[in-house]
Amino acid sequence: MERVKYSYQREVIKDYLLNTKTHPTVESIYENLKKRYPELSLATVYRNVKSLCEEGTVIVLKTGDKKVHYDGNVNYHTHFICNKCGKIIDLFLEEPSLDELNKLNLSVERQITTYYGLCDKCKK
Amino acid sequence: MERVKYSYQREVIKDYLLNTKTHPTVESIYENLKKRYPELSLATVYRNVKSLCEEGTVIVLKTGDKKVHYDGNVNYHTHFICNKCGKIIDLFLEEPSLDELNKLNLSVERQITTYYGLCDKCKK
DNA sequence: CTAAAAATGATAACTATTATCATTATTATA
DNA sequence: TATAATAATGATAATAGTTATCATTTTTAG
Repeated sequence: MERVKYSYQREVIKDYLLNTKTHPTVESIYENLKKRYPELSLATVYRNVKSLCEEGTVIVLKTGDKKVHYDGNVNYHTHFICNKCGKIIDLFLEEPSLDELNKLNLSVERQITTYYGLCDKCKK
Repeated sequence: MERVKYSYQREVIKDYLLNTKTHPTVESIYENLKKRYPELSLATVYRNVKSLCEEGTVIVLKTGDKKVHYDGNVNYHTHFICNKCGKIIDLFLEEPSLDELNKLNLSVERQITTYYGLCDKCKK
């Protein structure tokens, strides 16, 4: 038990996430893939994005809206999120200064940086 | 219409958020304040944390768990979130390097930086 | 080929949040 | 100060995103 078995659905979902530059939600992954694979279940998408996250294949993006977005690009980069329309824009600048962002016609109101990992106690 | 009226409840909620160093959720705000103000409604907490965010008095933190956390400290700082226990730790280092974080006994697995603001189109 | 175990699809259950609405509190002004 | 307009509240129903359940199917080790 506990070992991972191959699943065609997981491969399709992984492939979709790794080859899109939008930052899809579970729903949009489901809607898109359902066209090609009508037998796909929403629960399967939920299950697999979760396991893809855990294995580090994709990244979770919690944005302004209530839906969780996924990013198949795990190379370090930052995001700009529009507070009004919710659009997510990849930023590949090493250290995007507010000046640089404004040159891209993005007016930044706030920056949020969070580090994830294991705390003192949980490391033991 | 459209103008903001004083509300005792909003003041209490604001006061609570500005004077706690934990990063409370709506539920924990509600549970705590209900001890002192039993007539407080959960809906009122939801309504007011939302308006406090919009006016820039508090900050939203979307963490690993599904509950949204709020931070009454709007001075720029970053957070460390434990992937295992979910603990949120304030980081006040100007530019916390991985080395510095490790010295705090926090092993960082990932950094997520997001900029919020208005995009090109929505600025118009 | 077979048996054990993991994954799926369908859908019920759960949980966080938002909407609704009658009532109460605030505030401008008569 | 009294009154009228309207914003905020409390209670709770409704909604939406996600997770759990379970019978069935698929994968894989032997």
